[in-house]
Amino acid sequence: MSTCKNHKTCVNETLKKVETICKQKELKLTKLRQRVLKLIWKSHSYVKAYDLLEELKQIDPAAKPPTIYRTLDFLIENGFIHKIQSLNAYIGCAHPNKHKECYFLICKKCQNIEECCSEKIDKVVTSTTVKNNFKPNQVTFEISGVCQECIN
Amino acid sequence: MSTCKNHKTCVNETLKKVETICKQKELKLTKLRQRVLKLIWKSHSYVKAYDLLEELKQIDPAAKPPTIYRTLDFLIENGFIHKIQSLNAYIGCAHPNKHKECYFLICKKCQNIEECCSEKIDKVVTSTTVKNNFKPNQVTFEISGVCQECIN
DNA sequence: GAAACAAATGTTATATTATAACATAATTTA
DNA sequence: TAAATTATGTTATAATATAACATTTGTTTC
Repeated sequence: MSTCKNHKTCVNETLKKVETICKQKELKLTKLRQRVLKLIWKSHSYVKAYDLLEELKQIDPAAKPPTIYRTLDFLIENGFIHKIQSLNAYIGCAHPNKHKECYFLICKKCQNIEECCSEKIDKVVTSTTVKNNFKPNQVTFEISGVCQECIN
Repeated sequence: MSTCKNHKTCVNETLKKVETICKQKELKLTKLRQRVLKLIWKSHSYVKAYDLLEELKQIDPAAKPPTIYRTLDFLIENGFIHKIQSLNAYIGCAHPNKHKECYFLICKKCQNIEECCSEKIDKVVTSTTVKNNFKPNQVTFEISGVCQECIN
């Protein structure tokens, strides 16, 4: 299930946002990076790196694993996509502007992933890390199960 | 850094607990499974599957990847160990009795992992899944960073 | 106890995910 | 323009994990 009304618009808006951010931060959104980002945004569900590679090969037959992984690295580092650790998969970031702790609701049936942010989670992370004197750097928070639409 | 005072005692107690649970639940804690569990408990930091395999080979030279992965599956399914998704690694469960949502504080410097449980996290998970009409099945919550001891 | 079945382990092969290392091209900076 | 940096190309291989089928061990039933 897509979580948007018009996916074309949805993708375009996201790509524009990313472009803007790249200009602001002087990041190079090269042709390759744009292509890969578009491929990732094809759906609201996740993509596997090698599936992405196959798709990229349609446009760029010389593409090889490092092509994909390097591009994924760039996109992750700059908050344009996320890696879903429990699936070894990648997904576009729903709000590439404001970045806080996010978590993911992963439906095992329809493969859709809902990216959520909540202050509560921020607070839990903060309070537990403070309590443990722990300096957090990266938070992985993934809940897999069955979504509303697939529940019956 | 170990999180116990006397690691030998710590391991033995854990293994006893696991034994007890297996008896209660009529699970077969075979020689192989015991061995692997012991190897995992060698330290409070995490182990990689293939490192574990190498160690197991010292005792059981015929061991092969499926040997390890099947045993890991058994141990995970029954809550005796956890998989750390963001590291593709495995770690003994600190409290193989009571099972709620846990999270992990992973120190990138000393490799130690602190397993924590908190009602707050339970509540956050519950409230967000309820809000989203999502039926959760498995929660991955991992915070990587720098621990108290390594902070300076 | 033997036959039938189930569970665990053994074994071979291979799939999947990811990176190292070095070469070349494109872009930026001095 | 030369030098340096960044991005991409390319080859090879490392690291992680599973499928599929054979054998052994344990359990249940007769």
